[in-house]
Amino acid sequence: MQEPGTPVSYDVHGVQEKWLPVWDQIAPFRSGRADDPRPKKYVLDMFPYPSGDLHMGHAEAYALGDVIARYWVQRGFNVMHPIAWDAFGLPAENAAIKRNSDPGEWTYENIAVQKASMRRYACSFDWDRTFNTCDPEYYKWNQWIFLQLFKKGLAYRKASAVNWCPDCQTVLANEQVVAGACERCDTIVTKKKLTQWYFKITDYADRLLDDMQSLEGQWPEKVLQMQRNWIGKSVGAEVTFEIEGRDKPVTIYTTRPDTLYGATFFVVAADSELAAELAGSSPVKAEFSKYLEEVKAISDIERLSLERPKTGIFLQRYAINPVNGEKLQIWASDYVLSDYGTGAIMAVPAHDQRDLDFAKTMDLPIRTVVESDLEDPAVTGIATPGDGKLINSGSLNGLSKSEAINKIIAELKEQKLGEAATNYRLRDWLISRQRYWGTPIPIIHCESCGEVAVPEDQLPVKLPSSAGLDLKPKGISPLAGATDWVNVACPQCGKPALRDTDTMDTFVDSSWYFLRYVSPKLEDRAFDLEAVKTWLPVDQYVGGVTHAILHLLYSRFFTKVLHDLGYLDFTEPFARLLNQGMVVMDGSAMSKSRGNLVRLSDELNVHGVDAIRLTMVFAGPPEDDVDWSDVSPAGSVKFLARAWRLSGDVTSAVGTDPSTGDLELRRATHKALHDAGFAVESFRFNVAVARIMELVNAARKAIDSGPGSNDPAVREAVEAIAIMLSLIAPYTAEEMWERLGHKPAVALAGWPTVDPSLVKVQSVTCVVQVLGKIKARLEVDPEITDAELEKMALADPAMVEALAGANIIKIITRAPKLVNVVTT
RNA sequence: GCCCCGAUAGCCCAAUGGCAGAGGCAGAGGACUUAAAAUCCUCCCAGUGUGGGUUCGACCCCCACUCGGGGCACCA
Repeated sequence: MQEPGTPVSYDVHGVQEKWLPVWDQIAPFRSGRADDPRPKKYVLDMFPYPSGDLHMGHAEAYALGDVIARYWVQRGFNVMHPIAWDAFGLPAENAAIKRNSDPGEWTYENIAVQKASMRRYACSFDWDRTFNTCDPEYYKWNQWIFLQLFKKGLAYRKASAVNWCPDCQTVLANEQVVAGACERCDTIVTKKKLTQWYFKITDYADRLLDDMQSLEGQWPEKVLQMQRNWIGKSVGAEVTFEIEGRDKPVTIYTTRPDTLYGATFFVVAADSELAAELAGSSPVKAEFSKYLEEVKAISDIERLSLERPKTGIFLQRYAINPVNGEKLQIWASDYVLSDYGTGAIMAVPAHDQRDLDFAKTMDLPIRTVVESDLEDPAVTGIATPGDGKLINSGSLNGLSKSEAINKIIAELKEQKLGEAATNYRLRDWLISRQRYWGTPIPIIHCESCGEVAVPEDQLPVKLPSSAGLDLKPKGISPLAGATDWVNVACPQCGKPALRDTDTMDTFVDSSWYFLRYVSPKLEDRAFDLEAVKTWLPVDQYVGGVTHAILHLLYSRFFTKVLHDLGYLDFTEPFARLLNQGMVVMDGSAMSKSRGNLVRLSDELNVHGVDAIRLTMVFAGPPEDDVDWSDVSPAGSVKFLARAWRLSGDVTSAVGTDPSTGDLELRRATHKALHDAGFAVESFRFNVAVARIMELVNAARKAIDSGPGSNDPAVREAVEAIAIMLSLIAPYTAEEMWERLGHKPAVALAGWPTVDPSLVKVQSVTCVVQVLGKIKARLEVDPEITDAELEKMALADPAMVEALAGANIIKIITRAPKLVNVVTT
């Protein structure tokens, strides 16, 4: 039982119940009223996939995003901080198959659960701007964008060997294959020859690469690096080789045209058409077919193994080296990839390790054409890849690598035998999926007209009801079973035609959702052009590094395409990016199977929302992983209660002028406001928390053993604490604000103006050293000059003693912090 | 194999090239209490992964290495 008169203890759950309905009323984070005079800022969290309730990862990401959004609101900005749901995708479909129900049912249930959790988690989202990508009102615009790309020739269909997940029974983009396995289910990915839709992202490879310069310093270097890697630009030359007994020559790609004289054989990708053709008229045709079968049977996993010995087959055909007329054996091998460059290479074993391995295995000649200090590759088995003087290379002899490259390219060009060329690792984006729960591709296949775009006024092409459809994966889209839906009249000739039955990769949905927020309910356009001009590009994007390549690259691509189509006046969607780390447990990622799963709902029930948010923010730098076994949510509760108690101790009246208050505490308050603000702006949220903690300690001390609870400076300090805490612990902050005599919402109280004269340091401790060893400390004015300081230091008794009889060579003075005397 | 990031107290983490410690966790002691919890106060603990270098001065810059994490990888 509480004794009457004893202070009530801080009730973490009570404050949540108390303030939620009040905030619903005030809606402090509604953005974008036309008459809002505040400057604008767009703070964006990556939207969630509604796979269930929110988990610890969401809790971290949204806590960090919220600090940023709430900070800018306090700083007087009109912040748009929206949320929506990335609601198409396989988990819903798999759940529907299991439960024999509709994927939408499962999806919307989860969205409702997540939405309620976000509200309770006190995310400062603008709830007027939500949408779900699985709503026809949204995916209509996926289809519209698809059609714009189609018209521009940026969406096209081609047949090729694609990544196929036997478990998901659908194709995958290159980006969704991780180490030869399906990103989602870890099944080994196989190859399958299919006709599929692609977006021509390769047309934008150079711009995707070059425009990253403008993101330098604004995005994590790691992400930029990963994108550069993924695009994989390489500069070299294409060289044409005549083939004996073939009319047309063959072009190869090389980054080292300078080593052309070192080519001793020629290799074509085993699975290329060229290989089949060359083998077709050679005596080894049967042998080649057998080899090709073997190659196809090898999974990507095996291909990735570095130890695997080189294999191949001599096709009994010859290529002619254009620079010296040498006959080069043509081999077929799987170490040359059919879909990179031209699928054929000149092999220079002395200076390329892979070629050397092959030459050693097949006993082919090796000729050194670049001089080096290293031992002969033919002997050591180690290729010499570096720079050096060219030898055995005709007109190139004596030149350096770069000189030789320039010269040979010029010579080849003159003789129309080759030219400079660029290649990319990036492939076009395969967007077809053979599954139900996605955006239907708005194309009609007509026997006479071919691929016909669904007229824009007929959008959206709505998904047919899943009732009666077999959603089980079987390699063709479930939509093919919706007979009534599939059979339509051709929009061009009116003859019977068929709808495309594939759905789009869900990464299409997320490649432009940040544009939809500006006008989420707009019916006749994907986004309002004026509103886009107002809000975009996104000022601050927050999300996990897991999307460093896929989502961010695709979004950048879409932005550039929409820019080129005249809809956007910018070319990069996200001005600044913050990647938060993961929440792990005992050093490893949480998972049910590992038995180290921490449930967010449990943590919230025990410690309350504020303490969990604080724990996430305080754990360390945001980009580092949070190990839940290293942090102390209980400690966070203690701190919040400590801060809360301060609000009950303030005895001065609301509106008390702080200027007559205790100077020391006032300085601490203004320093904290200054430093915490700076820390937030530089994403050092953990440091910002530390500054708040310091001020809490200082206020406690002032009340207990300083000027006392009635000092105006105490009120000023505690109000500042409430406002700073409102970024991180909104319930506690609101409760403090009320106890201090204010009306809600503290979120809109505004960041107090920092008084520069209070932040200015009054005196500085100057360290006085001899040979780097501290001999004395001086309290000096921060404005002191070097000369004054030096004089003061040398006059100090300790220095006089230390320097007695010493030979002074030099005095280094860095006012106001240091004097260092160098002696012999 | 190539590229990127990191290493500071028992633990998580701070420190414009200038006194290694802001904050927290854990621990110890004390005050309050009949007692405990809660609260408040005080204290303990490293010389910055290793080896060099630059500098009057290095956690910070440079080189080499060790360990840990991540990305790319038969891309010619």
